[in-house]
Amino acid sequence: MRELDQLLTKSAIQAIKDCFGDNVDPGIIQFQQTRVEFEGHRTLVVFPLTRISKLSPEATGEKLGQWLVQHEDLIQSYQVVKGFLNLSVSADYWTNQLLRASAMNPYGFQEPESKPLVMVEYSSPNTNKPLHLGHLRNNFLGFSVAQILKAAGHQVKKVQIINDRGIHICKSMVAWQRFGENETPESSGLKGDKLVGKYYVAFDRAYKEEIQSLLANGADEDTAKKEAPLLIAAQEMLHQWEKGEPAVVELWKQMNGWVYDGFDATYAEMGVDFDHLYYESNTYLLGKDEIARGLKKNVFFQKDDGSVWIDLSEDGLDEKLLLRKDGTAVYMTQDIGTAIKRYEDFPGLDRQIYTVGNEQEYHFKVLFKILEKLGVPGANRNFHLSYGMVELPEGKMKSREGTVVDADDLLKEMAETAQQMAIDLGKVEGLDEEAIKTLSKQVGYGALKYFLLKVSPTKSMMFDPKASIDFIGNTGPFIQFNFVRASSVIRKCQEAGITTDIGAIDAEAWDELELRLIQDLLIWPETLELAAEQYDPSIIANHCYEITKAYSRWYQDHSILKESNTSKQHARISLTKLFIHEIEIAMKLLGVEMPERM
RNA sequence: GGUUCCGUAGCUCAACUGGAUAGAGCAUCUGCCUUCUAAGCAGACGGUUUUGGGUUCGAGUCCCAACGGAAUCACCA
Repeated sequence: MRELDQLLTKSAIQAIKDCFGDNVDPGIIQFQQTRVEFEGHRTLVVFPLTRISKLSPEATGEKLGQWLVQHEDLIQSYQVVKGFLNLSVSADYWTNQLLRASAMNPYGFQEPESKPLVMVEYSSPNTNKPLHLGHLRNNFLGFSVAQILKAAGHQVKKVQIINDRGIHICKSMVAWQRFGENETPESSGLKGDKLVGKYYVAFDRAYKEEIQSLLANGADEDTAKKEAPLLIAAQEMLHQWEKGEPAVVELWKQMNGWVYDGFDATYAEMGVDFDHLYYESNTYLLGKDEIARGLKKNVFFQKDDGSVWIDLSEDGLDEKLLLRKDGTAVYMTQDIGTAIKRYEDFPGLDRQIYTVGNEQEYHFKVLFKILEKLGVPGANRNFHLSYGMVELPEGKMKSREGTVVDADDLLKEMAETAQQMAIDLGKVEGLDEEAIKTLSKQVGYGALKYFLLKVSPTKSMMFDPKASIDFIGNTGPFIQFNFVRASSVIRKCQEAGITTDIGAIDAEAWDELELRLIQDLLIWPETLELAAEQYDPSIIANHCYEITKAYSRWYQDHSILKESNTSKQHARISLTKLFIHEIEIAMKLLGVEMPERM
């Protein structure tokens, strides 16, 4: 489509020169898709040209239209509506483009690894509790963006940093020691992450009881919170861990091991994976050297008490602490160290994309600014893939109030709903149990992924657990259904001995609706490019819905098997095949699989 | 209070980055299965794009102000 617009722009410039005698800047030529209610395919916006033509918009369009039809073979006819010149492009052109697109596999993808290496970080969970709905949005987003960047020609590394150390995991450890009675995933039948999460909750409950009794004994709230024996025990455990106390490290390894088994199972269900893992226990000491170096270069400064800071007030940000007065690291210190380490780990790394909630926008602004000031090349290309919170009708998810939507539970529920629906609709006849399970997951998970990815990442979104996710309308299953239906037609053609390898198409065979549909399909390469540039899977989701809706409408009254005119039949087969191909590769970028039947 | 993001149909979201009469889905009504899969299609209903100014041929989109919501402004991670 861009190619077409470039051709048309060239012609338009020539037309303006011939008609009005002026050379114009290509920037003023503006093409867009003609709205469906009007005749034509591409529309030239003529308002900006009236200054040159010194005519009314209508007269300007009229003149240019005449010139273009006369001099440009591509253009068959034109219509002027107000300040818009609608051009009808020849069916030959669309036919050729369709054939060209069909010959590419996958259509619209750039040469693999033709663009620089980028790193996409996502998930990055704490190891003290199971994954929840927020993680689902995070993982699907990050994974999808990684896929999109790959398709756009980038070399991509998918990573996560596992927050495996700190007071939070120590809380679970303390509680397990106190109340666990050596319970294991095996003995309890609980998934490892669920088991550890259970003790995190147990800690919190016991901790609160301790506070209550301290308060009852006359302590004030602050001291009660700080001096509850359980909290002291957890802090002590963290110290011992940092000293490398073998028993503590052993317990820590064991409990984290359980959590990893649990996470791995969830990731496998979600269909996401990673190329490389970072552990906070390995990276939390990083960054101090960088602080020292920055101090020498006067990027940072030291206060009288010995703490190290950076002053970003000139950049519209505040002063930010980088090293405590006792010389220990803060979160930012680690992140600086880890970011720099990654450039070392992956030579040629062009940029890092961090999939992290929008509550950390300020943090990443500061981080990128610091990296820039430290002289890290390309630091300003790094990107915080910031996404909005998933909100429940009653507000935010709060673990204390038990409103957290568990990832495993939701996935399971989606598959079950999909299965029930398939049974109700009579779609499972002749399928064995294994096939029903596969189908239910494809459809149920597809619905969930599409639901979470179709809204722009930056927006916070609403999720109502009671009103379950739809399977009809603008949904993943709607798209899957049309894929399946179209695939089935092609299969039946083959069974009937109708050739589905279309080498040539008669341009006369198309009707206007079909030329529209071809156009919609041909925007794909630019859609993909845009999604990659903006790190935004929702652009792809919306495209999938648009073409599917258009195809579904067309499908309704354009039969293929019963079409007696062979050139029409061939044309429709080629159109259907491109649709199938495009929808499959596009949805795959969202992590959504296509079922064989449904 | 400062900064950032957001406010579009009863609900959930779009709008090709300034273009034509602001579009979909859900919900509510009406039609369409003897016809390649009805998880579908066609139609109806639903809007002063929070409000008020401004910029221009043209504003949901850009600027200013107000109102409302969210995040952040930690020697937490």
